[in-house]
Amino acid sequence: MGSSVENLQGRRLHQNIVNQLQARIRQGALQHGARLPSERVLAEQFGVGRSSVREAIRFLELQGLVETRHGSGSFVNTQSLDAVTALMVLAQSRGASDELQDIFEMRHLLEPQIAGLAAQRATPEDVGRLTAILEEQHRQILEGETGVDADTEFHFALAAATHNNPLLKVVNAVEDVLRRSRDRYLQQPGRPERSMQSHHQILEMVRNGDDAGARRAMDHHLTAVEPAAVSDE
Amino acid sequence: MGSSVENLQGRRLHQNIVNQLQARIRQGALQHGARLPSERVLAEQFGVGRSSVREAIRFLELQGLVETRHGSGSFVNTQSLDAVTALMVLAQSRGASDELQDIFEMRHLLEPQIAGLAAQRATPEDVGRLTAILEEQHRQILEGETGVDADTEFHFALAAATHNNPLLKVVNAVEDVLRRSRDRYLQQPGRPERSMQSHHQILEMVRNGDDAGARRAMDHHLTAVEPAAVSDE
DNA sequence: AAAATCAAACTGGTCTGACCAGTTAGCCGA
DNA sequence: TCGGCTAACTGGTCAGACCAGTTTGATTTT
Repeated sequence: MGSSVENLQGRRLHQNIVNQLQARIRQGALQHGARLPSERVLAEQFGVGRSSVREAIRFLELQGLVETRHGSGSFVNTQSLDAVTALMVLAQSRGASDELQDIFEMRHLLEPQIAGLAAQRATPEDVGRLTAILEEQHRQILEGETGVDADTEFHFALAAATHNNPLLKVVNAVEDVLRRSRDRYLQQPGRPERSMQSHHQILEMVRNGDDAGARRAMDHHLTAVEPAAVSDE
Repeated sequence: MGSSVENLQGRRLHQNIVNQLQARIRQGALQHGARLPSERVLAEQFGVGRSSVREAIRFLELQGLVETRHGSGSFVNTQSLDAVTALMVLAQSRGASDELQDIFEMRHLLEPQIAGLAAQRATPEDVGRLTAILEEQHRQILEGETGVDADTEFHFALAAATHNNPLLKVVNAVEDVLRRSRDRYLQQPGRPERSMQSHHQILEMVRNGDDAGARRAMDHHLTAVEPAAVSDE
């Protein structure tokens, strides 16, 4: 069972342990509810100190993949919302691009609804934040950049304006996965400007509290973006 | 400078440190680019061991609020995308809204869309599976049970009929959270039967490939279930 | 005087071993 | 058979040591 951890390329030790455990979880070797070996045992298995194992477990715990109970152990949890989103991001970064289409679809289901909710609920602060993000996007585009980050942030801030935290988490994961494809999409000339214009329309609807309009505007925005971005590399 | 950390309510030590540092960042005492005091100094300031400080910093690092460089220190980063989202979530969670309610809301956004998608995509096998689940639910109700499991499974199977894996996982997490409240709801006399009837309507729409109808039926189903289930205990 | 050099004195990264604090399970006595 | 208690787990924390990069400034060299 060669699972010792070499300190390759100066990467932090615990990161390697995290990767190994994530892999075991993803592959089903550690299923939902399973208890991890104790910290002391893991340390011995990986040939590292206990502190490194602890940092790794803390990492997994923050991702929601593991739940630690003082005195009894650390247990795998693949069903919590946090875990699901973490695994989504993980699967994606492994190059499983079949799911990209699915995630786009999910976004298409979710975000128009979110825009509608946001239109009903956005506070002046929310609107202010969205406006600031659009200005930033504008600035970035003027400087010849694509404005991906501002683009991503806009969708995130819109979700935040629903004041629904679990929803925010899901959107965060979805947007995270889609950032790369979005970047590719925005490389095409004229795209960044058009994206920003759609954002403006959405924001206008939100500002007016027009939830049906916001839903429509977001739907239109996504439909315009969708097919081009899913192109394979 | 009274910033010692008491171990209140058995919370983990590092969590308190995280909170204090997050507060300093939020309030601007630690601005973008600032270097945190060294781990040894922080440990002394907070009156804890260095390992606890390290776990706290690891937490902040995962949130993207801090960037650690071996040999030189940990630096505040409030401009990365992750940091922005983390700060937003922080500001958000000051309101500490009811998570169950939020989950319900998310479900209400998501599931009608899912029903619609399922109506477009369900294979004969999917329909068969859904039918079997309804029969099982029928059987359980006849025996005087609430049929929660079959109820949950129906929603799950419907999501499966979209053939969208990430979507399925999210629904799984959501349904998992809601199972308890659903159980409570189904305790009320007459509810199990009514729930099953809505399911039948949804299935009928799916079988006919009527996506708009399926959306409507699910929306109706959820609206009927929603208020009662969120009642406090 | 300016530039290159190099050696402390920082910084985080890791290991060890100790002890505290919950949990679990099995043993033993009532 | 049923409590109750202990012993052997589990994670949580601490202290101190040492390794590994970085920074800095004094020293040497040009």
